[in-house]
Amino acid sequence: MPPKPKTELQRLQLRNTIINAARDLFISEGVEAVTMRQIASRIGYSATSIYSHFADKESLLRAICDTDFLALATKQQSIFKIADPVERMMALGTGYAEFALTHPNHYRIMFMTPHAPTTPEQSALQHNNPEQDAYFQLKIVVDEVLKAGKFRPELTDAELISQTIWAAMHGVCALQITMAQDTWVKWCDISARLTMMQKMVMQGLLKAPIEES
Amino acid sequence: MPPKPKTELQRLQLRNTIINAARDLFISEGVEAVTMRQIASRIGYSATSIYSHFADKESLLRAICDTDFLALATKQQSIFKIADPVERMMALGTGYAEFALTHPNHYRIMFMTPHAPTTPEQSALQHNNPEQDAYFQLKIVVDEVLKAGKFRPELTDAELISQTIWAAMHGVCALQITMAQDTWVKWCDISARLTMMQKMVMQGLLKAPIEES
DNA sequence: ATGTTAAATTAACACTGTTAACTTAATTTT
DNA sequence: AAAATTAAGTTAACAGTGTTAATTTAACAT
Repeated sequence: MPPKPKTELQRLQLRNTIINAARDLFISEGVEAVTMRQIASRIGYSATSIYSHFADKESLLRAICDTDFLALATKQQSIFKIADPVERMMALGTGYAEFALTHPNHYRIMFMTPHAPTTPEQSALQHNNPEQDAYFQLKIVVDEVLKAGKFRPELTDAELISQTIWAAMHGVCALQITMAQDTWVKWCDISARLTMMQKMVMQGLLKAPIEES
Repeated sequence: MPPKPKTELQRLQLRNTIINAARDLFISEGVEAVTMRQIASRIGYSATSIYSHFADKESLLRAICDTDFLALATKQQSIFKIADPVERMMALGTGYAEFALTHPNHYRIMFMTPHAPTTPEQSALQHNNPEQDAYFQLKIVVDEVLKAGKFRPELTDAELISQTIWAAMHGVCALQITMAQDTWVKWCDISARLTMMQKMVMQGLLKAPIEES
């Protein structure tokens, strides 16, 4: 098909079309199973044309991650309305797990696949901006709970607490995504495992026991 | 090179040579980066000869997993000497993390990569044999602690408890393996994260608070 | 009209897992 | 002892991958 010089906006639109097509395929088929030619044919272009927008498959993948980290942060942002810090902290965990389990292939790309360390200019996302950084959101809430004196007295490091909470939720989600179909283990219901983990985290971190939800 | 009819033993030896060469490469380079031709050339055979011992790359991978699940179970077996059930439970967690972090590529293959569900005959390992099944080992200990009445009263399901403990340790290890090099998060020391998680788990599950180790 | 240039395409490369066809040498059968 | 069979291993070949180079096409500027 014949080309026409394009405005910056049109370029960006095409870039986005590529990202969306690629994400659709990645999500439903898994990254490794999707080829550049498939992505291209879905949007009616040839494979090589992708390379004028992305250096390689990995770059494309990273661009997708970027938009999805933002999606997660945005979703979590809505939880910030909750007044009570402890409840908000729990809701963040629930929201995170929801995101992970409704977009498992997404989640795999974002949190279960090693990438080369992202240099700052590769990502348009801003660290420590609560609208774009879901980890920072968690840290804010943890800090709040910490200052409210609700954690056990020996717990003082907000970073360490945040990373432990994250790891706890990640553990349940990651195991579910990777191993749910494995018959070796007689898996309990995933929602039971999630609430169990959340209760354990709360019991483990907070001074006073938490009541039933 | 010219062939000679071989005894069953010789066949098994070659099979093992392949497994070991493949594992070495998988561990140091990561599964995707290793080609059948590389594996073959390392042991002085042509790539296609592997296919008379394994149906495909995935089968080879699965065979490696099998021997490594056994390795983990065997390592953990030594921990069973510890008399106190609670201490033994914690030691299982520590041992598990040790295994994960000293063999990260191993661990990725075993617990972080989705495989097609393993049919019984694909694996020579026996479920519910504590010498071969590390998950069962955990469940045994959890059951013991449960019967000793040391868990909080509302916790009654050994399976659910075991899966939660597993998820907790897996979360720390998996996040470390996937994201340690990521500069987005200012990661705390991995050993600090591990002991923090263990303390949280114990505080969260046990009736009485646990003293400092 | 005529270059110039960006967008897109086709051709081609090096490499992948895997299959098919072929060689070689030891064993079995005649 | 000679011929047939067979297993172990090889090389050749295939379909497909990500990616690069060479080439076309059409819109614009002069």
